[in-house]
Amino acid sequence: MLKVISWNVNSVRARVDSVEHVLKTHQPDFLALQETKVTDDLFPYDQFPGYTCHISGQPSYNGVAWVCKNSCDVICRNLPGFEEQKRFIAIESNGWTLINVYVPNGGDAIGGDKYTYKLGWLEAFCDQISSYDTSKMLICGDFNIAPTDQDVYDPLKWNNCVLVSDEERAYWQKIKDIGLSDVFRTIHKDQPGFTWWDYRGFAYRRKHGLRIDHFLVSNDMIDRVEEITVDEETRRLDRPSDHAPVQVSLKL
DNA sequence: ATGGCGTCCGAGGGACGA
Repeated sequence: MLKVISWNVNSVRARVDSVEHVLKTHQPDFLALQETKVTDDLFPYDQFPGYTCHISGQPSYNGVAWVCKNSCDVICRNLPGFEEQKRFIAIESNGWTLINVYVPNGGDAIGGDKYTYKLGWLEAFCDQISSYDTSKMLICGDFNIAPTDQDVYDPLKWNNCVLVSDEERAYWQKIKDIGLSDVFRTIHKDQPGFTWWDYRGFAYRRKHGLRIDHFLVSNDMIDRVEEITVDEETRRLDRPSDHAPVQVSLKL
């Protein structure tokens, strides 16, 4: 069994206790963190006994990490052409290519500079993924894309907003067209599966969420998935991240 | 219509997130 968790922690240093709790509770083989918001030298390596951390970090913003129980090799710590923002780290283990991403948010306006940056990043991401062997691949992370209106608590309110635009959703499709399946939506046809709730306005309590944190696996590997769940308990802890961890179990 | 909350950096409040 291979157990992988993906979690946008919104600062790994502010969430050390919660990360420990997640590791103890679920005992994953691999934990993918996004928005670690810390340089590599200040990463709390020593706080997660039994796990080795592979980092791609920067000051204040972004940052991704693989926290690994098993040994693995780091393949790539940057998306080519977008090295200034640390949003991509790929490793290999047991014949699997495991990719952890933090897709740019895209700002608050369709057509704005941050939105354009996001689309460019997604284009480069598709090229990078296509350059690997995609037959035994798992990609997880914060994609900042809600693939369909089912993944949005109030689609009318979110109409024409960043995270749900046609262009972003077209990139989601383009990623899947490389030969990957949306794990959550394949297993759970009806659940919303929200993974993010705004800190503001009691959004979690009111179930005002989005499904933007995803797992993709190679089409030929989808039958190996035992389960995928959103760990809302961790979202209910004191001082939570605004994202919940998502966990997948699959047969090796 | 706007801000609403949380984190970082660094010493006050702006940048950023989604």
